[in-house]
Amino acid sequence: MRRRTIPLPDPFDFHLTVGHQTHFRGKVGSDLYADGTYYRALRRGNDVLSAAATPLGDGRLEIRLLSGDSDADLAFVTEAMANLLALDIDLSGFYALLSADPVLGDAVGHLRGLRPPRAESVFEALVVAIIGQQISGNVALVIREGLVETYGSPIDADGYMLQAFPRPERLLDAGTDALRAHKLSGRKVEYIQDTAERTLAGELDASRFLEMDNEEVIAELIKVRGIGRWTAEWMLMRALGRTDVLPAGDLALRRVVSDLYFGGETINEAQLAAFGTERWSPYRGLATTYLFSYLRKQRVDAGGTAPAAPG
DNA sequence: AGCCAGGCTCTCG
DNA sequence: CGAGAGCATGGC
Repeated sequence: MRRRTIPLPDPFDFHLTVGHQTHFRGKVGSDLYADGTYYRALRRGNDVLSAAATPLGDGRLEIRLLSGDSDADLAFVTEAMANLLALDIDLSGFYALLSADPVLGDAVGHLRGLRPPRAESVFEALVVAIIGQQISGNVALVIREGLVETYGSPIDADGYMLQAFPRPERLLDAGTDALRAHKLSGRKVEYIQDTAERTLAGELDASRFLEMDNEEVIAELIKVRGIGRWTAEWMLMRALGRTDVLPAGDLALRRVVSDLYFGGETINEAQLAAFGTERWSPYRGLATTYLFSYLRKQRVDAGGTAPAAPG
């Protein structure tokens, strides 16, 4: 088996980061957290690969290529896993912010080392976000699991059966009725189909967005039917790794900020946007990730039978 | 049982 | 313009 060891940045908390990625449920979509290892099914062109990442405890991360057969595949999955785990991000400025913002520091200071994990592609991030529009996190996870199980590309990973995220062609071939049978609303089926078609046309390639600032990307994305500001912002964080994005329209985020800073008084999107800009720039996206992790932990601690939320 | 859930579009006034 | 209805479904 081919393997490679890479240095880990400091701070890095593997359990928090992979747990966040998998909603502390073990398997979610194409991600699996088991045996102290992060497993993931990946696409490299038309090939499907599987990989594992395990911290060695000495400041290094071991990457194993589980399915795939070349040094090029190993190099590919090594870079992909490092990207999924956001190893490139410098968290020091955000931690300085936590010291300057005691409310945020008290709420999420214990999450030190959490990195904002990513999706594999713009398409995956957009489809997952569209599924999650308006509905509860649990429902969104159920729908996402169904799509990945049915239309993903299966591959073995150390005895676990994983599924690479469905390709746009596959979701288009499935047809409207089949997608609706997966508990998607008729509108969301249209949104996903439009997103898939534009992905195949090359309109949504990550490479197109790399040189654009956040607002330019948002302006481009909301041309797609079904993609509004919230969905575009989610993609910026989840696929492009932008760390200064604030999805101020997000209901759960508005509520947690309301609870922490405004004594429970409800705030609207504009109020949250202004507050976040003043208080958290240029780390608004990191604050968002940490607050969602804080919410998830609250739900887990509350002892729900299904602790989770998407994202 | 009903109402809400990490939005978005379309329709009206 | 801003406000409101409709969407689908699992969970409380």
